[in-house]
Amino acid sequence: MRQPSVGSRKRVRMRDVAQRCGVSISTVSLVLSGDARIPEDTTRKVLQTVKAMEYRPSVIARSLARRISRTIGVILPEFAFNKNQSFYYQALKGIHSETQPAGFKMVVEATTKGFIERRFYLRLLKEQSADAIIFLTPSLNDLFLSEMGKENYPFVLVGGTVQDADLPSAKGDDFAGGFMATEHLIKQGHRAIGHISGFSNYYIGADRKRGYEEAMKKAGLPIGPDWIQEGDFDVDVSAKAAERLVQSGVTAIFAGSDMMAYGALKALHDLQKRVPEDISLVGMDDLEFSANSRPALTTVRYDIEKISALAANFVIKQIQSPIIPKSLLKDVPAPELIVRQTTARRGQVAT
Amino acid sequence: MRQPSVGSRKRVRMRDVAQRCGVSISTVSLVLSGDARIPEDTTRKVLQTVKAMEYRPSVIARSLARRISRTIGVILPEFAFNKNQSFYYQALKGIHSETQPAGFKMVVEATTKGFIERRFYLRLLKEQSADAIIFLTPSLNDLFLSEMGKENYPFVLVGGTVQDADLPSAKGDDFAGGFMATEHLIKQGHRAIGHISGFSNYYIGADRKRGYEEAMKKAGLPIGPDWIQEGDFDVDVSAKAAERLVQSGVTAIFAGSDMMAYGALKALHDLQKRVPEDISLVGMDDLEFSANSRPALTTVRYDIEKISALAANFVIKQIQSPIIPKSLLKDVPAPELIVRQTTARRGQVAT
DNA sequence: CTGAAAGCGCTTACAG
DNA sequence: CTGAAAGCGCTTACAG
Repeated sequence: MRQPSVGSRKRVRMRDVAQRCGVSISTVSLVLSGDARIPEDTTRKVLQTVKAMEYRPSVIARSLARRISRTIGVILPEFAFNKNQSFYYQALKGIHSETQPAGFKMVVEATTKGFIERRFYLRLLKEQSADAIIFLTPSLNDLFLSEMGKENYPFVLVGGTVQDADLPSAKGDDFAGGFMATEHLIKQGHRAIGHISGFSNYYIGADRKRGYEEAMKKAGLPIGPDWIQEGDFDVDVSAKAAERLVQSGVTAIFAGSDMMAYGALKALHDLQKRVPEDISLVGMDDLEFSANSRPALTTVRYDIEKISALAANFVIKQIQSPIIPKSLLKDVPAPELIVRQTTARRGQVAT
Repeated sequence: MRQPSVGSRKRVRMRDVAQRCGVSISTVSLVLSGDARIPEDTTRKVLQTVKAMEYRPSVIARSLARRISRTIGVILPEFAFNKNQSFYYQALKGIHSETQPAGFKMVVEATTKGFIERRFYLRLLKEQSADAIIFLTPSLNDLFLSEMGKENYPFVLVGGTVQDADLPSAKGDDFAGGFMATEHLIKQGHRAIGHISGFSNYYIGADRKRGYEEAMKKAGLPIGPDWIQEGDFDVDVSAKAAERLVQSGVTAIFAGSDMMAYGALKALHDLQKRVPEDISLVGMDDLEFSANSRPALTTVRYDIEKISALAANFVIKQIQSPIIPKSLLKDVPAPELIVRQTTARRGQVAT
């Protein structure tokens, strides 16, 4: 008999426990999947042996036979490891809160140029290493995603969608959020309000900006030529954007994300502008840190964590039954204004 | 012939392309794994058919046959989704930067009580859904990890290790870092220096504290009875800790992590203490945000991203050849003091 | 209630 | 250079 060398792994297989138990391999399999047909004493006997032999079923073999991997693929946009880190980590947290209890593994990938062109996201599905895919904040240009609508794989978009495509998507109301944030500033008496915008080819960037524009329009306020500055969801780019906004004479700024607001805060500080005394600032997302920074950031809560959890839940249900209605995705938290320390009535605070 | 219903998935198998090509399935398999024995024209023909039929090999079937899954499991400590988020996201970034190019999937799990007791981390390995495991910042009490030393699975600990066990582990020099941070404060003329400590059952918490104590001792400085306060790696807990430190008359604080330093910054601000004029503060980790916050945080760079990447690289090599020397893990970045805006010479700045 | 057998879709010696 | 065959470790109708 071959002795396994010290420390080498010899795998106990289902066949081994069947033999030891004196039952067939099918019986063991049925017991393990909790089939009601097997009487209790057989069940107990098998279970005992499983324990005694420390048998671990191979999920790989099971996946092959069952044709499911019990894994969910999460695709981050390519900048997710560099920009808006908290936002995406929060999203992972939300997804994990659903996948873990449901017994799904979560594999996380980030898009890269090659990744997209070569349809790597699709490979996860087609090569069967994932049962479903969650696509975080796709770009409006990610037209290839429309293909997904035709293939009937379980998938969902989070925090965005693709132009002219009716794909399952869980997202907050960015337009309303942007509107709310701007309106708050207007109510505080500000008239010259600037905006630091995120990528306009991302729903989250474009619609928050639309919200800003609409609020200004509704209040009969003109938007100065330099009042909208690209922030690229980036702290440093946003800092520069804020500098330009200050030069253009704005008294308040709506940054399209908390991260960009942090950038503005930094620039404002370095320019010796006091917040909110000299300039009011509101962000959007309500990242965890925004309540803890000083001054604490006035912002609009987006709750990417809950939204992501919702999406994960949807996709898990979809795996179990393919005809889950998209309406499940409608139950998304509404944006909510959180007033903290970076906004004040215009001119109310002494200079 | 059965027509697939609209939108249903009919899988193209290797057998199908073999048939279409008029070769055997083994030939296709060999071509796909780049075997040199197959002549070029056969190779070309097969590859063309693969493309034409949009054949996608099943990674599941391949995993079963090859007995590897090309997946790496990443285990986060249970609080990782709530505390020190940037730290762990940074770690994921580092790991992903190695796994993605090497063609490994990254599955991320978080420990929970049940997870540990039921050896879920081991299941990833034993059930073959992961080829290796990366354990992020284990607790010194995670004694079960010592078992891992006996089983010869590829694995590595990051940012910590287990008591009395010689396990492969990649970590920065926390002791030196804590020492450095404290020494910097001492050189600035501070004598009453407090410490906000992380969990003492985590290497990162315990050793940074030791570094602080040693620096004080070396300088002949006594440590007041209330000068060490638990911060639990938590922003709010650290804020309270900072309050107590202020009461105890300290003029400088070394926080055992940037996150805890942010908590202190918040409390100091709310107590109307100016940083660094009234109190100097240094953190440790150098999270991305620390350069961008205002005042920008003086800290010690730990570079969890690079350390994690190193660990991932180690484990990937280990999968390929089991006898990779642990010494590879020694090439870890040394801690580095980054002086920014939260520290100043004691009494130098006017009150 | 339980077993024998086919099948999931690959890989890999082994012949030839 | 290439094919037939066994094997990876399960699941699941189908008989009995």
